[in-house]
Amino acid sequence: MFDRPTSWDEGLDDLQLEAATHGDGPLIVTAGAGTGKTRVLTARVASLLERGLTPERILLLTFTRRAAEEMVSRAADLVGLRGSERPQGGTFHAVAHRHVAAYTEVLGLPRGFGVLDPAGACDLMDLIRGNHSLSGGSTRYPRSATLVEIYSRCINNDRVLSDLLPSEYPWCEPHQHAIAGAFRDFTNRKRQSALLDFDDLLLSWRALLDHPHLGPQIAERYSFVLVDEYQDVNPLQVDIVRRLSPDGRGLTVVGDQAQSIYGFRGSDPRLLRTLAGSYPDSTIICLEKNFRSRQSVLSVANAIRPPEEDRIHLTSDRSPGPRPTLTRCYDASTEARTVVACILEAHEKGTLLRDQAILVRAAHHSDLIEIELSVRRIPFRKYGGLRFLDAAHVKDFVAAARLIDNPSDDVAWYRVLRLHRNIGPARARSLLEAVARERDRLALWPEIVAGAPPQARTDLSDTLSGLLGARSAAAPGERADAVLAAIRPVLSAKYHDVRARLVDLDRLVASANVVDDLASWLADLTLDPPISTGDLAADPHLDEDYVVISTVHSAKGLEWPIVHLPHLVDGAMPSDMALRTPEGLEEEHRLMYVAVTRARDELRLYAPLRIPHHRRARDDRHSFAPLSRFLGEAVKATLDLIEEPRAPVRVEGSDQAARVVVDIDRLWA
DNA sequence: GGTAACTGGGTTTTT
DNA sequence: CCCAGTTACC
Repeated sequence: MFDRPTSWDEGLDDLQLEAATHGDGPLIVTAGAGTGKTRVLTARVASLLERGLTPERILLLTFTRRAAEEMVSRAADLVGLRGSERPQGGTFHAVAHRHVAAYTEVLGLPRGFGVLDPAGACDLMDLIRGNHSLSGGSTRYPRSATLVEIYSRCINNDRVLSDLLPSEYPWCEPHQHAIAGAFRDFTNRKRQSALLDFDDLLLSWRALLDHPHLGPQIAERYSFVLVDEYQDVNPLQVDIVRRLSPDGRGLTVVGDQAQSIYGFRGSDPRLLRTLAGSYPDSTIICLEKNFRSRQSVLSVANAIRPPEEDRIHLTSDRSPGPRPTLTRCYDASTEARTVVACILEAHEKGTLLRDQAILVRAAHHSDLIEIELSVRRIPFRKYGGLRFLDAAHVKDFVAAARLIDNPSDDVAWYRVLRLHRNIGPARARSLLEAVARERDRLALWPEIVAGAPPQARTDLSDTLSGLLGARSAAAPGERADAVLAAIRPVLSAKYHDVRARLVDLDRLVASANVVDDLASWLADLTLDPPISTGDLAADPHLDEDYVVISTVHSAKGLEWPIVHLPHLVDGAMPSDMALRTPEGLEEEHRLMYVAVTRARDELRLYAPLRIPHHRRARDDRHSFAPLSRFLGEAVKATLDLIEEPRAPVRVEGSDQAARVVVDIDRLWA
C-alpha cells in the first residue's frame, strides 16, 4: 500500500510518540527548546496520513514558509506520499492570502488585489501624513514607520488607539487625533488602491471565517489543524484558530512560552498558557528531554530560562561537552577580533564554518565582525536585517510590475513616478490626482505625461509606454522582462552602481520564468521575501562553506554546533529600545534564552565593555542595571562549569553586576 | 511652489 | 547607513 523507506515513528520517545498518535481531542504540546517539536509535528502529520486521512484535510500553520514546507514534505516522504497530494501548509499570512484570494467577491474585494508589504505601508503613510498635520512645522512627529507600527498593533492586539497610545507610545499621545485621522485615510487609500497589507490579510481571513455559511464550510474542510510556534501568535491569529476549530477537535498546538519573542507584532506568551482553559478537554504534553544540546549548554539555558508557570527543566543524555565561555572584551572591535579568532581556531580544529553561527540582537551589531571576517577572507552569510526586498532598486522593480495588473495602486505609482528626474513627492501626488483611480491609468499614460514637467516628459513616456507594452506579453517571464526593460533607463540614471543592481534584478526576473502568473508571484515574493540575492541563485554550491550571521529572531528554530553570542552589553542585549515597559525586558530575557539554546555543542558568550553608540536611556525609559539580570544568570551558570579557570579570572558578583574577565591581556594587545 | 543637494542626528526584532 | 530638515536653485 505505502512505499515506506523509513517508519515515521522511528526514534521517537514515549512522550513524542504519544503526541504524534494522539486522537482528535485538542492537544497542546509544550516543548522546551530542542525537544524535537518539529519531529513531533512531522510525525503527527505522517501518522494522520497513514491512518488514511486525505492530505487536503490537514492544515499546518507555521511561522515561516520554510518550516511549513520542510515539515509537510518530510511527512509526505515518511509515508511515501508522492506528487501533488500534500497537506496544506504555510504561514498564517500565506494561507490567509490563499483563502482570501479565492473569495474576493464575498469579501467585497477587487479580484486582482495586490499585497502591500510593510515598507509599502510606510510609503503610503508617508503619502498621507501631510494631510493630517503630522509633518512640517518645527514639532517632531512620529515617523511613518512608527505610525504603521501603531496601526498594526491596534489591529493585531484588538486594542483601541486611545487605549494603546498612552501606555505604549506616550510621546505620540498629543497627536492622537491626527493619528486617528491618518489611520482612517490609510484604510481608505488601501481600499481605493486595491491593496491589502499583512494585517488586512488576517482581518479578511477572519471575516471570511465569520461568514455564516462559508465560514463553517471552510473550517470543516480541515479535520486537523496544527499550529507551530503558538507562543508567537497574536490575538487576531488566536481568533482565526478558534474559528478553524471551534470546539478544539483536531487541533494541535505546539509551543514554548519561554521562546515568545514577537511581542512587537502583538504576540503574548500568556496566549499559550491560557489556551488550555478555553478547551477544557484538552490534553497537555510537556516535552523536556532535549535532543539537541550538550548538558553544559543546557545548564546555562536552564539558569536563564525565564521563570514561567510551566517549570520546564531541560535535560540531555549527551555528555557535558566543553564548558561555555564568557569573554570580556575592551570594546567592540576587540570583540570582533576575538570572535573571528575563535571561529578560526574552531575551524582549524575541524569544525566547518557552516557549523558555526554568530547570533546578534540587532542586525547592525555584527557590523565590525563582518568587516573583520572580510579582512580575513572568511566567507559569511547574513540573515535578518536588511532584506532583499528592501533594496531600493528591487522596490522600484516590484512597484513597476505591480502597475501592470493593478493600475489603481497609488503606492506603486508614487514610487514609479518619483524615479524620474524633476518629479518629486509633490508632483507625483498631483499627477496621480489628474487621472481617476477608477480608470486604467496605465492605458491613459499620455494624460499623465502631459501633466509632468517638460524636462521629465520624454523619460516618463518611455517608461510608461514600456510598461503598457509589458502588459501584452503573455508569459510571466516575458512580462517581468519587459518591465525591467521599461525601467532600466531610469534606474541607470538614478543609481551610480546600476550594474550590481541590475544583476540582482536579472536574477529576480529569471525566477519569474517558472511561475504561472505575475500577480501571484509578486504576492508570494512579498509574503515570503528572499533573504538575500543568493537565495535566488539557481544552485548553491554544496561544498560552499560560510559562517552564518543571524539575528536571534531569524535564528529561531535553527541550531548549530557552535554558537557565538557577541554584544552582550546593556543597551544592545537587552536592547534599550525594548525597555520602555517591564514586559519589554521580559521579552529580552526570553530572547537570550532562544539565543543560548541554538547551540548544540559549544556556546561562546562575548561582552564588550563599551559599544560604539553612546546612547543614553531617555526619560521615558526604565533605567537599566549595568548588566542585566539574565546575563548575570548566564555568567553564574558559566562559572559553575569552569572547573579550572585559566587565570586571570576576576569575578564581581552581585545582583546588579556579575562579570568575568577571561581575556584580560586583550586589553593591552 | 517644487526639486536637488547638502547636513546632521539616530539606528530592534519580522510575517 | 537612512531619514528629516535646510538651503540654494529652477
